Amino acid sequence: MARKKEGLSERHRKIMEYLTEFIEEYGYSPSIREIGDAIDVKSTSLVDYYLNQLEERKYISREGRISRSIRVLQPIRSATKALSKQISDAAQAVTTAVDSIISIPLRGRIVASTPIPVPPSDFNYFDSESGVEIARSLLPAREKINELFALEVQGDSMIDAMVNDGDIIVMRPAQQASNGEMVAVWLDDKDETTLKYFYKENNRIRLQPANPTMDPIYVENTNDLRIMGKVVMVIRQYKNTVH
Amino acid sequence: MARKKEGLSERHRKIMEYLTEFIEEYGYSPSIREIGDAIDVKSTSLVDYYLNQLEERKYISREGRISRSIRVLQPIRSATKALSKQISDAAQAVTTAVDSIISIPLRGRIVASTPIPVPPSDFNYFDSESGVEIARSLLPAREKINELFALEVQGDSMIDAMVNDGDIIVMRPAQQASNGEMVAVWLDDKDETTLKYFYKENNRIRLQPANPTMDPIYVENTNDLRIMGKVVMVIRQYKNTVH
DNA sequence: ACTATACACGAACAAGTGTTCTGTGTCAAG
DNA sequence: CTTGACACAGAACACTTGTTCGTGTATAGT
Repeated sequence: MARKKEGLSERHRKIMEYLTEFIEEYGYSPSIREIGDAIDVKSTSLVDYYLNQLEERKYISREGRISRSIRVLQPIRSATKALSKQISDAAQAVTTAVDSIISIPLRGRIVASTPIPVPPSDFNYFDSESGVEIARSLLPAREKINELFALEVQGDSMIDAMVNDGDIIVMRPAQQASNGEMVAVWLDDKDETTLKYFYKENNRIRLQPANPTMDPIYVENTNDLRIMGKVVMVIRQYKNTVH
Repeated sequence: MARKKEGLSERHRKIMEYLTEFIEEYGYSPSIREIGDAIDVKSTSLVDYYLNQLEERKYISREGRISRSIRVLQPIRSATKALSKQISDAAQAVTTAVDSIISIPLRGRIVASTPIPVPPSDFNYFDSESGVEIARSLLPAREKINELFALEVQGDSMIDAMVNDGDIIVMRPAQQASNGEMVAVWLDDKDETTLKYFYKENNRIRLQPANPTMDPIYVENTNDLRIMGKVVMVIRQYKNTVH
């Protein structure tokens, strides 16, 4: 039947979606390798291949040899996405009149003895809880702000992470981490949540406390550990200054 | 042309203009060299120099090491150009932003071994340094925001206050404190700055570390201790989230 | 006169990034 | 079965782009 012409494949669609979201969020387009990562394609050449097709079909345009020069010409509409996007847009518009401030939903408390209430990957949870307002300039500029959520720390069990009772931690959901990142992990054998710096070593994982005077934990079996998210920020407020 | 302070120079203005026009036109931001050509600057380093100034003053934001990642935050109004839409947008942004977000000047670093650079009560020190932007909703409602200043913690010497290297602490100058407040004090006999909870007891002052596992310090003679300010907030950022 | 600071150039460097080439496997048409 | 279009990986390459460093100049303040 030799058709290929008309329909965009799933890949094409995912690229377009990623493109629009990325540009919306950061104001500039992703690199080829970033696109590859996002749509799970290993080689830059293949991304280029798809990009050329999209360009040929006038979905995007790009400038030869210029970095991050992709423009979206025809916004693609996946019915579901469009809706959720509008909702989150609206939410964002309401809570943050300006782009310079964002409101991060406060999802609950984080306690050592129970798993943290990670939002379902279906985010868009936007709702009744209170939010923590943070200037965007305080966050890494690339941060995907609509994934972020905040938790209030309960109890003193995380002092080895330099985190105190009442502190607020801002995190981003994640299942994996890179070396050196501060993550919230659930340890199966200890039955607890903890905050540690993450380091993958040869056949084990080292969890290093932020407090330099304390010793690391080693986890030999990857299955004994579940990464719940990466810590983006910690905020401690001293309210009592009003007297 | 010897000028430095607040006002943007002609160069700054030209850069902002070029930036907004370019982005408007192409949908992505120009490279440093392109900016240099446009404003007649021969060296990339000088463009970088101006760009850093603009970033510090929150006119733009950009991503380290990422090509063409400049975003315009505050549209500049060149009397001639001013696009009417941008004006009203900007006007609105300014008015709403101004009271929901405040910029706290970053005065320097706080090190255990030296007194903190408390601003002279002559506040009007106003900037040239960079600021830490914080949503007003995170501060106690009665806080006198124009007295606040921020310091970046240097070194691990304050881990007993649950404060780490690189943390940012927001404080308000003060010479006295009430019980239970977190203060920055200079200890004459030890020759160091430290952060502790303040408690006045019968004939002495108890300085209690935030870390509940550590022991307090007692100061018998009030003159051996100088309160530099009250801690309002501590912020810890984890930058390394490069996905 | 001396110093500190802001402004400026240019070159070298390193990282980011797009392009190209070679090779592999799949699948449907001939 | 063979062929050829297609989807894909990987690596090498080359160009683009941001960063850093050494140097120089002018001006203001001491």
